Amino acid sequence: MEIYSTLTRSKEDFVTINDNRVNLFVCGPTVYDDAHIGHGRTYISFDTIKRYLEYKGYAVFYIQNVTDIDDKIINRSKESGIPSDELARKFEKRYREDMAKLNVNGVNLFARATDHMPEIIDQIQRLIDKGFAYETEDGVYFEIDTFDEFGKLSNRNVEELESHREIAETTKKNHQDFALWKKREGVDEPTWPSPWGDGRPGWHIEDTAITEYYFGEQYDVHGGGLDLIFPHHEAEITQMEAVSGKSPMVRYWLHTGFLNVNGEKMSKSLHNFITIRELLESYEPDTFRFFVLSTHYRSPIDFSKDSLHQSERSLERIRKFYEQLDVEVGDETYECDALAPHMKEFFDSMDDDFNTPKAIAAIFGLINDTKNELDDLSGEEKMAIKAFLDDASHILGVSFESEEVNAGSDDLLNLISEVRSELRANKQYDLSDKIRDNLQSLGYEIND
RNA sequence: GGCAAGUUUACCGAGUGGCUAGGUGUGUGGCUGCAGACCAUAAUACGGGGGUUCAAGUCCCUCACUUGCCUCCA
Repeated sequence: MEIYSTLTRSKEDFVTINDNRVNLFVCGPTVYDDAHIGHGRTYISFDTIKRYLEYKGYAVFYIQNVTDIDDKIINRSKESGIPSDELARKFEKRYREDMAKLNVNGVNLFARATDHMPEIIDQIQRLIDKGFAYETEDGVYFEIDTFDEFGKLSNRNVEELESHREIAETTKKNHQDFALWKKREGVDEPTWPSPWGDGRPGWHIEDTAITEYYFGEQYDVHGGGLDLIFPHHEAEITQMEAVSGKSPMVRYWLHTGFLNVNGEKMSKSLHNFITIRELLESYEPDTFRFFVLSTHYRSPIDFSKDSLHQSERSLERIRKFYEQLDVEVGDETYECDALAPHMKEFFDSMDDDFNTPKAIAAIFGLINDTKNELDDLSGEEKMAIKAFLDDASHILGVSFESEEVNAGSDDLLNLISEVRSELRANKQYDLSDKIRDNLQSLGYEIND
């Protein structure tokens, strides 16, 4: 299996640190508002990656941090009058509800920043002790001049960055030095005691404190959105490798591409901000999930109603095919010659940096190859196909079961259907068509 | 200005030098009273210009354009 890592900008063989164990960390949300469909894209991608690793036999431990203390939360708290901890809990809860609806359920541990203050403070103290960080009157900062490799993930160097220096902030030695600890500024903000006085942690330190605590100094995979490469992930590498003296902190850096809306970046000022909740008012979660997986996780993806509709139709085709496999699958393994090449393509594609669009194409290849010969296949062959589709469905996290609208189960619908049949027999098509149209607008489909 | 990712047929979207990606949409035919669904079938490609090669969407150079990051951001 090969995985593309941002650090080396190339695909590399996937080799874990400890046998079949994979320690996976993904940057979670800052919980100050509802999650949007861009978050959805990212977390669906990593959920699918985790599902696939588990399918391959790895024991994956997936941690996501929850940033529940941050400027944005404090500001929102002041605006709304809701205490910041209450606000953070509320949106964390809503975030997890949204994820559950999208069938994103692979996270083993949600680690809140505020639950890891001792680890955060301890890591900062060690950075100071080792001479990588210094205290000023308003906080504790990492001194990037002490760490030569700052910039290796994002391909930047300090000199270039300095050309963008704005008005110097007085307490920092260097403009690029980033905060590890921010000292209290006012009375109405949440603080924690520390050796440097009351205050709160900087944004980057929570992640390395959490991963060091649960995974140790080095681990396998770190993921997040493309926009986190700089400065966030760069700072993480800097902190962790400085404190541990070991490199690399992470073997594989995975970054998801952005989700744009109608070709534009999603932003509040453009009024094209779509939350997961809003989306799910109009679309099935599986449709969105299938839409996301129809593009490679690293590529940008353009969200539009038209694209979502295409995904809806594509998924329908798979479901119709699946419905025709009128067999029950047991625990045995089954053989089917017609399936083999498509199954191979599916798994080869997934092995190639989780190429879900290609894997999905393999499913369609299977459908096109076998849809007309299903009656000629043996029960065992059909079971093989069904077992494969069940696996694929589970890996992708998208159900291939049709939404059951069973006319036969409902007496009233049966009656209407019978009346319509009589009308058709009598060639009263205007009336029968009216019934059909009305039933369709109610969400019922008629197959004559 | 620096860094990064892109530019594939109507649209979405894979493509690891030579063999049909796939989907959606559209056309045509079949089935239908009609429509849908379904079945069959067809068409439309690799941003421009150079180069390497027996052979390039795929490698190299160059130009153009798009997007993102460089400040919080999934």
